[in-house]
Amino acid sequence: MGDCCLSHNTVTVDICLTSNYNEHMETRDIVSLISKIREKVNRHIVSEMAKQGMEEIGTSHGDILYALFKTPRLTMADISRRINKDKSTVTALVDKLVRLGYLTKERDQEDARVVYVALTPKGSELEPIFESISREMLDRFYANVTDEERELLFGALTKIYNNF
Amino acid sequence: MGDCCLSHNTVTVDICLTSNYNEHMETRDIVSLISKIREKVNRHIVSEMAKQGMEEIGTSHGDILYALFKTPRLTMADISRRINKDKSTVTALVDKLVRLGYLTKERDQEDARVVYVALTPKGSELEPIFESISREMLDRFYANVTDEERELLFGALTKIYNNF
DNA sequence: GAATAATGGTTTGACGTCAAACTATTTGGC
DNA sequence: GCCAAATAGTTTGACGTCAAACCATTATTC
Repeated sequence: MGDCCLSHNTVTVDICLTSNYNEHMETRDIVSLISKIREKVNRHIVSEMAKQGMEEIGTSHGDILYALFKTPRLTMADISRRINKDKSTVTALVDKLVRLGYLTKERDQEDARVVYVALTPKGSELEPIFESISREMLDRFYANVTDEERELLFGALTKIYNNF
Repeated sequence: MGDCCLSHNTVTVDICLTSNYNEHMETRDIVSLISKIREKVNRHIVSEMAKQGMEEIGTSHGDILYALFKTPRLTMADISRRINKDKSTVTALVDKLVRLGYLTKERDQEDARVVYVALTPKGSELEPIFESISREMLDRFYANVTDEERELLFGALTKIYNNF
């Protein structure tokens, strides 16, 4: 009783549709835990980015920049696939990064439909900052988590991911 | 190489700031796995709700209804706390549910600042539907996951949650 | 080779979300 | 008792997000 979502191994199974339910500061079920961890991680990253001077961008912009650190020229569709966001969303996100001077857009010469996105020098300068933020975040994330736990976590989460 | 975020136990630590990075259909790190699971679960729930006639509402509305199934009268601030959303967000969400006929709002007589939210009969009718959707979702979620994994998952995720 | 389909991006409209400013009540200190 | 601080909700403005409609260009098909 008082649980969110699932009373393990008991008769009663409480209802919790979505992933954000919170009962007196306890986090009783995995679904909502997942949701809340994601939220905390995102907030943490945004605040770290703001500290480093990236006040105006959010995690999705970060995903795009990160993708371009790894692959310096991507089409809009590429980005959409990589960051798991609708193409119209990507249009908005990339346009903002262009406006801020981090990216450039350029139409392909062979196929006039496709647009290539690339980093500007100002955009490239962000890479080390991203790296340090990422490292700090991962250190914090995995603090107190043993390698065994990490492996099991990854395995179990992969299973769950594939259940949907 | 080609990893997102973390190459376990190796020298290179790839960068992945946010939680939605996707590399050729693989899900290589826990942070992005978490984010994607959350997304899939949410989509699944919304689509199940739509199937059951709840076309117009999303998971956050579901959280509010769920909270009211458990506690039939809540203030706006209660709801905000329970579903982890800003109070202004709650105003919008509750107003929509009122507009759809699922909830009522009523000012407290003793303290004219507070507003009580409660289910209408039409709202109460949703409870069994929610219960079945929730059960189905949890069955799917935990399919192939052993009790041990579940426990370890919960423990590890709790640790991670508390790291932020 | 012209009509049709497919593809890549953008636009538009709706919505959830937050933060900040605001309103209206209550509570506390003096 | 009155003024200041606290509290409960709402409003407003900005933004990320998606889906659907749309526009351009390239591929197909006959």
